[in-house]
Amino acid sequence: MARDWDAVLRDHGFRITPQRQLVLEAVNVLGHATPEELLNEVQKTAGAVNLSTIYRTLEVLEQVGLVTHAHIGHGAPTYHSVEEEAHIHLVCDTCQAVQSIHAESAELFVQMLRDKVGFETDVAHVSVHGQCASCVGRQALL
Amino acid sequence: MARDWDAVLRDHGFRITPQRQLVLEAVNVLGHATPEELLNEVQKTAGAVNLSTIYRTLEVLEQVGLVTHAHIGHGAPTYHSVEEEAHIHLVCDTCQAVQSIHAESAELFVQMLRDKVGFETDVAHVSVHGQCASCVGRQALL
DNA sequence: CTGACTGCAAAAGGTTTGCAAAAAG
DNA sequence: CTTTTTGCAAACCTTTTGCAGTCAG
Repeated sequence: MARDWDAVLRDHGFRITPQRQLVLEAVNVLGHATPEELLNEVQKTAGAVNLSTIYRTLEVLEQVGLVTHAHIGHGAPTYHSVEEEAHIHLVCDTCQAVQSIHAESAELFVQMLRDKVGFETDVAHVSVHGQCASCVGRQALL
Repeated sequence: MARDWDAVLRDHGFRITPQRQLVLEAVNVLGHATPEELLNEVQKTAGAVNLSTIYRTLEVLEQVGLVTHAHIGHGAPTYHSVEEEAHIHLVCDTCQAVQSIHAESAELFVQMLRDKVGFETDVAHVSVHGQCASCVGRQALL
């Protein structure tokens, strides 16, 4: 799995550095993570790595297609491995819980956007806000 | 249309203030607007209004259901009138353009989320990231 | 009058940038 | 050896908060 990430970078004219390797590993390990969380993870191994390096590295990794990010809440974005199965985030605006559903569930929707307006959806990057089942239930009682 | 917004506020135990009226009007006039843009609009009439008041006011207006917000790009959220027709934002991650589609287009998708996981989608608050038709076309040439 | 609301200034995230030193190829 | 990349510190932008004065009810 962690095969040719270095080739991908090199092919795009980027250099291979320990920082880039560590950030990529951290993204893979954490699954969903903010830049700050990635920093913490990376610093377990290399304490001297700086937050700005995390940001610059994520930008590069995303550019070459090794990671993606999504905006989940109001705060920091979260980064995902592209090796992970594509998924869509359902964000509960009441309790802030985030649940993921398989990207295929949105197959029809994505197809509709393509047919109707020629829009190519980045499934991993879709945030659906609303209320989760438990909050809907809780509210029904009032 | 600008009927009983004051009654709505009062019913929720909030007071009626010029600032609240102005912010609500600004949201209705601008359609899509960030807090900063709303401040500018409001200050055309009342120059002394403060940005923090905009934020606090939007929080109140949203709480009572007079406005909604969505996260469009990486930056500031944009606020919408609830009188506006519900729509979904398609955000192009390449050229940053934002296009809106009618909420009904997502009817099936919303229904699927309700059936499958009991999630009640806030349609106005959904951001779909990806590439718009023109950027897809442009990229195909390379 | 009394509590809610506002303006102001300061603090608190989160992200970006300039620059000199360090490292990759 | 040349160019990219990094660490550090400072700047930046957006949003939040504490507080004292003001205003709505």
